[in-house]
Amino acid sequence: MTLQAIASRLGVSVTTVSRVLNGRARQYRISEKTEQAVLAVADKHHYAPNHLARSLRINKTFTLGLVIPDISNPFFAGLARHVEGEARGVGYAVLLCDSEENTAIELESLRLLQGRKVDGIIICPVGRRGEHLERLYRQGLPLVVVDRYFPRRKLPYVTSDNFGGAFSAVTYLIEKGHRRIACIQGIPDSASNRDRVAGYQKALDEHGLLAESCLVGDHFGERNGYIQTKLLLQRTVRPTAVFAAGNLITLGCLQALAEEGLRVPEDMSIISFDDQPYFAFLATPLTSVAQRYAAMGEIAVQRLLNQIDTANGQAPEGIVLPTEFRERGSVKILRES
Amino acid sequence: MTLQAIASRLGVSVTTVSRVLNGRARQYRISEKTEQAVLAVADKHHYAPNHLARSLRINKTFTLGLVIPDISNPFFAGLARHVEGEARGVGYAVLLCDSEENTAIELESLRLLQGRKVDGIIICPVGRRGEHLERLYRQGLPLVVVDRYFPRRKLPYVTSDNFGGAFSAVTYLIEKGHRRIACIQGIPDSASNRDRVAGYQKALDEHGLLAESCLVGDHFGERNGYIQTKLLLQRTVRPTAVFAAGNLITLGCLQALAEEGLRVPEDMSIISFDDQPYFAFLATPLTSVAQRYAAMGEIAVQRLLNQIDTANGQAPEGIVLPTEFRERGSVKILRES
DNA sequence: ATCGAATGCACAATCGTTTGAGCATTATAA
DNA sequence: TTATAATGCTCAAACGATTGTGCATTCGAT
Repeated sequence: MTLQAIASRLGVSVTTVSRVLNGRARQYRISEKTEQAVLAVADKHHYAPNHLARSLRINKTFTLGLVIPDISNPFFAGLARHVEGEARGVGYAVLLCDSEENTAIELESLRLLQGRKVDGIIICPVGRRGEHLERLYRQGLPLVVVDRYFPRRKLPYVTSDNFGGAFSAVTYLIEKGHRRIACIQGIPDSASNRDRVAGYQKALDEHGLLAESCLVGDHFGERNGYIQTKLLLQRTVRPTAVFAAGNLITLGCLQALAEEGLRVPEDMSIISFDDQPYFAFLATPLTSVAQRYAAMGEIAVQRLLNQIDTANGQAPEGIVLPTEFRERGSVKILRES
Repeated sequence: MTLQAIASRLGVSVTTVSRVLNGRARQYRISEKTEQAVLAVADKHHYAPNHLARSLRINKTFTLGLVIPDISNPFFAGLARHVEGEARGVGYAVLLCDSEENTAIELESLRLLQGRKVDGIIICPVGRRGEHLERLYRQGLPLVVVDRYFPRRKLPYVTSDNFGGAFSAVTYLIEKGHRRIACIQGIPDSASNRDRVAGYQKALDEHGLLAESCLVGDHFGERNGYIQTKLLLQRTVRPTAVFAAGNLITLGCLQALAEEGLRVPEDMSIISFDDQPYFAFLATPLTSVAQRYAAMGEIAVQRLLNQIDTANGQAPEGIVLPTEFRERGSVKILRES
């Protein structure tokens, strides 16, 4: 069912039908009678406008692109949920791209989204270089970077207080008497990871423990957590605590500990950056640093829509959301300070 | 950058440019010289075809719709990941819609996807009635139903062996000596839930325990698991085991048990339908019925592409994937049989 | 020299909308 | 009666691609 079809069925012009269906009948002086006739035929045949044609003509697709590194990571899934929900609420659809933590796929995805003329893109980028994103942004493509940002790039972003969250977590460990605290990091090239690591190091430094720093790992996946924990356990001097920079790292770490027959927190303390609902029900309820998923997703969409609606008027500032420290039972108290 | 722009820069026609860029230069006898010139200009200016215009013309969008009830449920997130990956591999993009387990939103999403002229839809439907889906399918819209299907509808689907998985799980409980086995179900209207419940009842029946049947709950969310467990615990005669019909139900159940100070499996045994990576690391590693995410997603996409490419030639059969019983430690042995 | 084929490209319609401008016809005012 | 205004619509271009058909020109063969 097209405008054409309705028009010829009624003996009126396509223009008239279009105007009626866009609610501009009054404005263009279409008679009440014609209007009703059009509406009747339209919903009798369940007319639905061809969005492609419409988008082509008005140069707007009401579609957003969402590029994330791994939708099966609960963090990104949670984010995606709120992004989609918020977008749908204001009449936008979401094209989902999973970059698999792979720069090439990310680039490919961005091209795909551009080709499909999305009105804007929300992206959790992979890689150290935000050059391509800044170029897109400068070219006028509305863009919001989420979670992982680029400090030196002029790009709007929204992220958690990674530094602060990590800092308070590690400070907590130190206050509980831990000295040898390992950090299993995620992707070194990502800002969120760098900030978490910086928070870790700052906390150590403030207590004169920087020499004890033990930074390992290179990925946010479960596998990295597993391998690095295994390696840590082989050291002659084992750490007494692990600060895991992401929820999947934590999971892999737990797996390795379980395999080695070690208990949390008796044999090893853990704090996880990024909380998950199930953390409270693990063998040992995990102490963690929680992020604000909902706020993150909603703010990202809002900022994107702002750019879309106001033709890029605002400065590309960053927004940093507070984290919440959730004390549970995965940290052994060596010595109360 | 449009075909027009390239064409006028070179003084050739749009047709010629189009043909060159589609690799049909030879076929339409474009000279080597012209071809090279076009290619040079095109990639100097990073020409990317306007997908909207192209889709409108060729009546194909290379885009799939994916409708799921809750992307933050790890089951659906896992599914989404494989669907997206498989789709991307063959040049398709994915429009994501989260129906929030809400029929109205599902309908709205389907309309949105149709309006955007997706080439096909993969959907985990909500609701008891698949009428609207069958109508779409009959109208020629390529469609694959995943996880939740409609027994009487002529619709292609792919799902897990919900009955078999549930049956073996509950049989296992019975063999371990349990008699009062509660089942916290998900959405009663969904086929996957019905089959799980049927498997539960069949297992009870085979051991003459149908009278002991205790079926509660009405949603796949965490909240339902929590509430129903709380209610179960208030009964004068408590069940000794719970069969939870989904991973979030299990989570809510654990939360309630923890709050009541009950331990798994000493005070209550649990088996979860749908396994999650973290299940192995819970306070008590959870015995569960695992589903094949990857296979499910990939098969769904393959079947959809088949429909798209072969103009709906095949019968709308269902595919049922086997489940895997993972015995861990959440079932107390009351009496070995 | 002439005919047929091969070569190299352009025309114009089409997909389904939106939209500024314009054109009859009728009603109102002077 | 005549100019003016209001009413109710239509025309046609445009968005950016794809595609069947057609039209010169050149080439080779006879």
